[in-house]
Amino acid sequence: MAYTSPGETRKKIYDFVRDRILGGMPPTTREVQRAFGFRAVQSARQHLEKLVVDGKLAKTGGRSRSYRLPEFGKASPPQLIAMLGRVQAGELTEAMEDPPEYIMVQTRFDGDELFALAVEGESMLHAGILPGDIVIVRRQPTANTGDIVVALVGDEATVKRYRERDGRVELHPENEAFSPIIPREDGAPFSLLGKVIEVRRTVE
Amino acid sequence: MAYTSPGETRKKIYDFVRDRILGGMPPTTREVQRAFGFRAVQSARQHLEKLVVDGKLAKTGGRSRSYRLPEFGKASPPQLIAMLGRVQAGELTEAMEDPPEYIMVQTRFDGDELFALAVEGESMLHAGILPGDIVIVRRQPTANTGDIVVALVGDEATVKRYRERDGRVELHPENEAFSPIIPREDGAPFSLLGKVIEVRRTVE
DNA sequence: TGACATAGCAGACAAATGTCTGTTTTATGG
DNA sequence: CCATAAAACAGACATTTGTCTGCTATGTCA
Repeated sequence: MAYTSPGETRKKIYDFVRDRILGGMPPTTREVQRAFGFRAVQSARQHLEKLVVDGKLAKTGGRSRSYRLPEFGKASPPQLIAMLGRVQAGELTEAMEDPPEYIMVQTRFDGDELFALAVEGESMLHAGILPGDIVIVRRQPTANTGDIVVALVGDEATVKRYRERDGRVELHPENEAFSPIIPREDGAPFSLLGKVIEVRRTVE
Repeated sequence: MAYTSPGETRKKIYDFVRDRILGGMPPTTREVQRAFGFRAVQSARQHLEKLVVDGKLAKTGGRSRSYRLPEFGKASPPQLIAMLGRVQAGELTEAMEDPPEYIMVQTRFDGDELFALAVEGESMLHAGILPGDIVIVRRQPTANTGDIVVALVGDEATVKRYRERDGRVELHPENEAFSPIIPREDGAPFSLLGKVIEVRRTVE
């Protein structure tokens, strides 16, 4: 292969490896070699190891396809969480669909119990939460004023903004067309399911 | 290894492989063998190939670490995409942060080029897109009326609703406080970067 | 009990893969 | 031009890995 100016091929190799990692299949040393037409494995290996030393890439071990993007090593591992569905007898159950649906999330709160829920209704419109949005919820029994929470009011799971006033819990919609819920006064069975930590919406 | 009832070990192997795939490092045949204490490679291999036949797993090729999760319905292969940042000289560049950030997405559009972008400004407020939200964009040169798109107008990347009227392209905000952009008339260099396919917001 | 499918074992081979030592060629800056 | 660092090459070795053929052991069910 023709000699290139210092750093030129290195950059291309980095891009190549990065794309492969992003595509889900990190290359082997020899795949890099072939992709760049090197006649020696060491040519590819030298570049790869240099990229590791420079902090551009990380290597998880001496095994095959073990080059990774460095920040991904530090970041919390991806986690599959279940999509919950309708409410039945006061308990959230998994959605009816036969193949249970999972959502992949990466959260810094590792070890917390998470679940996902499809939002119904427009009561949180002004908070940028639309019907059909998926909220990712961290299960917790309490909340702070200002948190967006998922609560079980009667048989229905609702997304609302949590507020404590005069020692009373209030659940506020973010839409003038809806009224706040004050659990004790309304008399409906109430329980806090958790706090919304992420909102997702698939467009079209 | 002790003999187990039919399907029992198979299920455990599936869970093991699934977790490894989700963790970003699909196992080799022999890694499965060791993980389950098989004394023969073939034992692991038989289970793996059976899982492929049953449609529980997929294999992309005869190379190492090539077992994958089959595409089930809409959400399948986890994919890391890069967070793009500010605009420089008419081209979107990777964010300034030295270690570029990545986001994990699962899309039914496999093979498409995706990128992510942090939204600035409140021009799409009424579409439920707030400042700080992350939009995930599929790179494409054209769009249909009604699509939410990311376009390069001058030096700035903007999120707007795309509309064609009388053969003219219009970019509409979803907030009365902002005005539509009509590229040709405004004279600013214009190019369509892609279509927004998902919106994400981390709460708190 | 016996047939049959599944689970598991043994051993092997070719190719793929990570790694190594040493040499040659080229770009670059003084 | 020369010294130096980087780029590329050559050849090799030990493992790892995918794959194969043939065999034994066990659970299931009629």
